[in-house]
Amino acid sequence: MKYVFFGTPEFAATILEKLIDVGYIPEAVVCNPDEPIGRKQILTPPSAKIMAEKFNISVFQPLKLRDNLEFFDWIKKLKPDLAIIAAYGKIVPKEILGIPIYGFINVHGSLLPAYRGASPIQSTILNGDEETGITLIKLDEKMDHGPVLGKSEIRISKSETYDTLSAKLAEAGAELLIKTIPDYIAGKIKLTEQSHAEATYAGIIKKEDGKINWLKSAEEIERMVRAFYPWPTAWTIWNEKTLKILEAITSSGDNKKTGEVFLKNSELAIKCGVGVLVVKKLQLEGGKILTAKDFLNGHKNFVGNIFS
RNA sequence: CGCGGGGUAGAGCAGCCUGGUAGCUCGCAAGGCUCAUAACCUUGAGGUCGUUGGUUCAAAUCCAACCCCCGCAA
Repeated sequence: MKYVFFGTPEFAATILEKLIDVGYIPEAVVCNPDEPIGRKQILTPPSAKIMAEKFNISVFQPLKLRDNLEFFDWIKKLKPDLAIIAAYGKIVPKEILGIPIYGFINVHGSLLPAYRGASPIQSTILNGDEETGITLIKLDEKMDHGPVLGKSEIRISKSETYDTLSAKLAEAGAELLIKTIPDYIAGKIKLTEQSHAEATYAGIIKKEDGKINWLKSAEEIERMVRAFYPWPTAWTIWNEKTLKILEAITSSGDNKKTGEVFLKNSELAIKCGVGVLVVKKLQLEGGKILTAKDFLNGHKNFVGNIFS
């Protein structure tokens, strides 16, 4: 079976690696172009490209797919039987969707039709769900809308961050693909239409989404901390500097003002709209990641501050 | 040349502007208190102040270059 793999970040790279491991070697990998990363603006290849090159698989990095004749001709000439797409980062135009005989199989990080869109993993943590999963769908022209080939469920632990959940979902996605592809090709899989009326959407995450509103409950804020780790992180402003909260737990309420910083059993605590957030790790703009204890050693005036 | 913060005892920070051989909190060690303690009290060990050079009678502090860490932006 001849297939092409579409995917860009770590999530895609993990799936790609697993597929290769069991002998599903793609004809080519298509991912987003290299991007300038970090302070030095060094042009850095995406994870999927690095993985592909490790196995000497050719890589294509088109700037766009729509109206890209060169790319269109290339894939048409290649005549793949199938395409697998995971966190690619671009919409695949209708003309291209029809090229592989078996279409495009998309690995999506939620139990569709919940959380269609760009941030299913963050959204499920934010909402405090106890369970999420992977859904394989056959791509159609609408976003995350196609019929379902299979699902795999995963429990969300209380300390799950975007990072850890993303890794688990990638693993689960790869396993599900490996199990499903042969049956699908053999025509043994019945495609199931999604119940579109129940669809929910998760938009792209912006830096600003991580800004903490201290009127919210400690539970909500604690979920933000996990959902937005490591980016954009849950953050607030202190002394005109960004203060990232990287790890925290919730605690019961105290008779304090909303947003007030205090010591609870000598731990760094912040009163929220409802309940208390006990901060474990944080990072001030320009500084390193510190434990709450270290941070307090050097910032005595932090206790007593009131966040808005 | 994208913008900015920082490198001072094991850790986190102050001191730098207005030069005169370093201080705070924690940790560590010893002793004490206590039925006991991660609590409290006392004492102590531990620092070429990122590197190199310059100015000066004198540099953590002023000047120059370089190295390293970090935030933003992408």
